[in-house]
Amino acid sequence: MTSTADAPRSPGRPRSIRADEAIIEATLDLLAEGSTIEALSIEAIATRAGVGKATIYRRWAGKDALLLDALRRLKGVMAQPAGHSVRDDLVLLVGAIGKNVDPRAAKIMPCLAPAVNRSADQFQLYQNIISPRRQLMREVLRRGIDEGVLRADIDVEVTMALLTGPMLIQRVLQWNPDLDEQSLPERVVDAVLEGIQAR
Amino acid sequence: MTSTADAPRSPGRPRSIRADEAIIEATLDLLAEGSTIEALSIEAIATRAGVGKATIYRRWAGKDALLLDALRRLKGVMAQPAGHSVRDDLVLLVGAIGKNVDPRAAKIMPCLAPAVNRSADQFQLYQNIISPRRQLMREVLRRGIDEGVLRADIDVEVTMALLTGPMLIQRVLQWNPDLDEQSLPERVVDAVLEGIQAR
DNA sequence: GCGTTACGAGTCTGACCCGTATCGTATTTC
DNA sequence: GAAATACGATACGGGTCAGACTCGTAACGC
Repeated sequence: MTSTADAPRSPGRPRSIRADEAIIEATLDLLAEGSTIEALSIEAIATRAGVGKATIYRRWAGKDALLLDALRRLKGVMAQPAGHSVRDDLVLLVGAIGKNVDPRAAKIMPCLAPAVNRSADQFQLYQNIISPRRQLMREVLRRGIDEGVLRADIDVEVTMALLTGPMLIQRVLQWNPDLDEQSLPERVVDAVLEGIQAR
Repeated sequence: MTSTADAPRSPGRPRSIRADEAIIEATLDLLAEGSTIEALSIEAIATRAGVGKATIYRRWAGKDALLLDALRRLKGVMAQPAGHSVRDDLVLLVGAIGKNVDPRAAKIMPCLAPAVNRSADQFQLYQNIISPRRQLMREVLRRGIDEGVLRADIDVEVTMALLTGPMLIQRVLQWNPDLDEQSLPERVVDAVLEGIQAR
């Protein structure tokens, strides 16, 4: 994206902020409507945004750069654990997985799975989005250990995968159609807490 | 795919089996090399297979039909749990998730994530592949309950998601680069068995 | 008002692809 | 050997798209 901050000098007409927004919005809309990443064309975006193709090329080098910016815009706010009960905080965090303020996110997320393995940029973007959320969960788990609610010998990283995995495969991959997504966060957290072994 | 069995009548030259194989192989190769499903073109497949386009169109109605057949060919054999220890069987099954006899499968799997949410056919194909594997795990869990190794009040479906999810997000989405994939099956199974709660 | 830059809209060239058709040739049955 | 069907190769019309370009117009600083 072009720099916006350090440009006190502007001899001619400034770039339209509305065009910026319209282009990004059009991109996300088209993706959410079912277009695949690579079926997405600059021409379609321009038409949808009510913008000339040149206006897009003036701002981004190509489709990849535009997509990177558009997806960055999508990530939204993170859930904030209350900090009272470890169990409740975990339920909150697990429930927030794959959920987003922007409803388009749910449709777009699965499209990223192939991109993540193909482009280092996309992989980095993906990690940038999820790693602070992982950190949040990590802190809750550490707090649980400190408070003595969780065992001290657990592997925190594996536990995060344990909590995150079921939710993610259900939301993104529709892994098991018979599984009720609504109550899943609670049930996952409780199962992980208690274990399934007889004792 | 055209029928091959009930064709005792064949007035002319029979279809080449080598062409069949070459086309399927070329399709899987191209996918494994990083082509996305929709970037895949019949022309590219034909060239790669050393085959005329007409030869492909003579066998399949279009790209979708060909892909369906190609992916069917990919799924490979299921792991067979030994039936001695519930824990060991679970480790085996969890370790088999996303692992395939065909090394190309690992590269191709992530490409299916978007397709699953877009086409009912692809979703069905995907479910057809994984639901027998889910069944296998379900049986091991039920056996564990019967044998008294596992608690009787666990939710079997949630437990399957618990075991499968971490492995799947790691193998398919590279969820956490710091997580060691090699030892993950064991660690996931043990964590799920024991739970993380202090007691 | 003048130079500068952005704007939406459109054009143009060169790719690439689909799906069909047509080559000359090869392989089968009768 | 004749009819039938397959083969690889290639050509075709029709389509989409990338990017660079051109319009006439609009918004800014001086």
